[in-house]
Amino acid sequence: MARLSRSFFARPALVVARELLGKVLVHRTAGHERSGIIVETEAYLGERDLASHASRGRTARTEVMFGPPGHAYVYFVYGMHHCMNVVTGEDGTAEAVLLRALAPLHGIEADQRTDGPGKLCRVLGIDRAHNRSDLVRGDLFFRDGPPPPRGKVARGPRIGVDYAGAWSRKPYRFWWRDHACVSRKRR
DNA sequence: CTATTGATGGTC
DNA sequence: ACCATCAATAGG
Repeated sequence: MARLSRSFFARPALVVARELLGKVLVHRTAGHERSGIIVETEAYLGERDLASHASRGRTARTEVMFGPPGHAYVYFVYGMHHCMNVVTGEDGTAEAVLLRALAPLHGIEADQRTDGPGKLCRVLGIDRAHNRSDLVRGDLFFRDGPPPPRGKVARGPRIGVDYAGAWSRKPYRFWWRDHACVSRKRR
């Protein structure tokens, strides 16, 4: 299946977040390939979205979100986990989509959990070295894949953003309904 | 089953 | 001081 191109990402985060369900995230390293089907995402809408890191404006850390679509925004949280986002929308906007869970497809050990943004990065070997990388051209990229069947896309409030007031309750999280690789409490 | 807490370091 | 998390633990 073909790689996802720049134009896929150059659309609003809410559209990309929903359409990424069923797509495949691939990480190639030295003769080794790990991949999984995306089953849970969250959209972050840019500077006006109080739940987004971009809401405090352009900083060294958030700069990449203001740039062109199709690049990775990878950050380190809680002193131990990495989270990966895809920059979406037009150059100059700061929209992004957080990847929250995968269904293992290839190169992932059977006992590894992939239901959570930190675990997703751990399992695929994604860290800050991938921040700002070009997902259209690099060794970390997306392949096309079949979407969830009709009726299997669910949406609800985002996780872990209670500090964002009304924005924390907006239904910007998308997941593959009933999928075993979305955490029990969240599916 | 739910609720709580400790680990640990970058960012602003 | 706070945090787009997770695993371990304690309690019902």
